[in-house]
Amino acid sequence: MSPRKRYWLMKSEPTDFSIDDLQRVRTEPWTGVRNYQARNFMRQMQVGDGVLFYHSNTAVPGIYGIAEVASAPYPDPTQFQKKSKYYDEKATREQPRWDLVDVGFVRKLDRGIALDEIRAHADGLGEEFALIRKGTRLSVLPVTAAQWKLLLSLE
DNA sequence: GCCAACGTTGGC
DNA sequence: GCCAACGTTGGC
Repeated sequence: MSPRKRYWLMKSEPTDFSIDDLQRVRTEPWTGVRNYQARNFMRQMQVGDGVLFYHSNTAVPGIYGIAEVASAPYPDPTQFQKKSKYYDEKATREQPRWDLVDVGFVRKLDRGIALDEIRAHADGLGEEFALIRKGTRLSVLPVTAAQWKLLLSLE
């Protein structure tokens, strides 16, 4: 028995990996998260959870696609790879530090939902929504069912 | 355990 | 490219 579907938002710099890249490869291991809070959220993920695909560090930051969690959490292989920029010398196979999930493509949004528009709905989303909370830079964050619905209604 | 220095994120 | 905000590291 699995708990009900949950929702998340995951950020990526489109120059690094965009929703178009995900559409091309269909599924992608979400490597490189090196923030404990973000990691802990990924550890809670279940296959089938909904994911809002967010482009950060770009001309118009915002949500550009829908994805889904496509695997259970497992250790991020890049933490063991000496040549990877994500290599972590303190991680061992016996005691990995960083976990990830595979993310699967669902669809691109007809129209991106810009951060500005998201901010304009702060009242409905709630003060605690990490995406628009001042000073929060989490790259993986939870989204409630109500927030998911509201955000996608802006499409 | 404190905190300064440093690195990173991400909007602008 | 700038820089504010935050997290991490490491000396003490």
